[in-house]
Amino acid sequence: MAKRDERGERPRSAPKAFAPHDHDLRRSGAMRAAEAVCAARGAQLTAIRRRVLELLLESHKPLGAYALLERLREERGAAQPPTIYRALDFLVEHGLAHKVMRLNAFTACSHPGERHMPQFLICSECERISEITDPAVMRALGAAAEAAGFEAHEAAMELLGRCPACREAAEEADAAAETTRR
Amino acid sequence: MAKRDERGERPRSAPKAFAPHDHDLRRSGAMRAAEAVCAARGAQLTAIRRRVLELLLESHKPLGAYALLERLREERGAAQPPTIYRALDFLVEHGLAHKVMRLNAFTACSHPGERHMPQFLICSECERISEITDPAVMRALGAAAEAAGFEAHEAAMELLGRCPACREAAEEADAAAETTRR
DNA sequence: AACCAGATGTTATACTGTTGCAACGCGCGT
DNA sequence: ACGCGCGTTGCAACAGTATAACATCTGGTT
Repeated sequence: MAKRDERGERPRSAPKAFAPHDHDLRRSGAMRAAEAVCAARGAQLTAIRRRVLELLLESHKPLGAYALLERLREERGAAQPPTIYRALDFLVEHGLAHKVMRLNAFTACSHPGERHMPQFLICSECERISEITDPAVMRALGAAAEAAGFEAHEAAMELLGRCPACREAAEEADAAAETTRR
Repeated sequence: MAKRDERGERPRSAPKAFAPHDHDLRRSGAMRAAEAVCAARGAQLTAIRRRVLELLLESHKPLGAYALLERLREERGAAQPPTIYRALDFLVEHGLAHKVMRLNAFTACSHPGERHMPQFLICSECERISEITDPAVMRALGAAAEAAGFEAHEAAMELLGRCPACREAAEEADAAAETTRR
C-alpha cells in the first residue's frame, strides 16, 4: 500500500517548507549560529538557555512553556515556571526563538540573528509548523501599514491549514474510499 | 500649543485605518449586519451574544474575556467565565468578532460575514487597533502558502507598532524638546 | 405530556504567565 | 582580599486566561 511516489499529482515548486531535516545537524548548526549571535550582542548563552534552545530545535513541533519545563525537570532539579519563561524571553528577544501565538507555544527560529518578519504555516492536523519568510508578503504588509500611517515594529503572521504531508494522506484516504465505493 | 494642523508633515494617503468613528452609528449598522449574518446561517443571536457584540463595538480597544465578563455582571447576575467564552466562541465562529492573539483580547469584526484574512495594526502605545484587509497581502500570503504546498484555511496577522496619532504625538514631543534645547 | 436540541447556569479546575525578593557567581577596580 | 555591581538563577506565591463536566432551562416537535 501507499506507493504514491509514482503519481506525481501535485507538481508544486519544491516545498522546502515542511521538508524533514536531520535534528543533529540542524541543532549543531543552529547552536553555532546562536553562539555567534550572542557573542556579537554581548549576550550570555547560559546552560539553561542553551538547553531550552536545544529542546526547541530537537522538537518537530512547537513546545509550550510547561512542556519545556517538564523536560528541564528531568535533567535538573525542580525548576519553576519563571526559569523557563526567562529563558524563553531571552531567546525570543535575541531572535533565536519565536512564540507561536496561536498555540501558546515556542519554536526555534529558522533564521537566527537575521531581522525578519516570519510567517508560520501551522498544520492543524499534525501540529507541525514551518517558518517561511516571503519577501513579497513582507513588502505587501509593509506597504499596507505605511498606507495606514502605521509605523510597524514587529509582525506575527500565522496561517492555519494543512501541510503537504497531511494533504497527501487525506487525498489517499479519499482515493481509497472512492475505490471501495465503486 | 499644538497647532500642527498647519504643518501638514506627513502627506500620506488618507488613513482610514485609525480614523475615529461614531459608536452609535457603527453599532447600529454592525448589529444589523450581525443579525443578517445570523439569519442567513440559521444561528441565534441571543441576548447575551448580542450584548457582548455591542460591548465590543462600543469599545475602541480590544477587550479581554474577563473585562467583558465584568461589564456583563453589571447588567446581569453573576455570570461565570464559560458564559462569556461561549458568547465569544459564537461570535468568532460566525465571523462577527476576532481574537487578537497578541493581546488575549477580542474585537468586533469590521467586515462581518465576509470571508477575509484580516490584518491587525496594534498600537503598542495607546492599545488601539485597526483591522485592515489588504488584497496584496492576502495574495502574497496565499501564493507563499501555495508554493510551500500548504493548504491555508485561516490566517492571523498582527502588526505591532505605532498608530498615526501616537506618531504625531511623539513627533511633537520631539519637536518641543528640540526647540527648548536650542 | 414526553422529547429533543440548543442555550445558559454552576462548580471546579487546568493551563499560561508574572511579581517580588533572596541568593549566587563573576568580573572588576581598589 | 575585599567590596561592589550586575546579570543570572532559585523560590514562593499569585494573577490572568480558558476549559471540562454536569445541571437546568426554554422553545419547538411529536
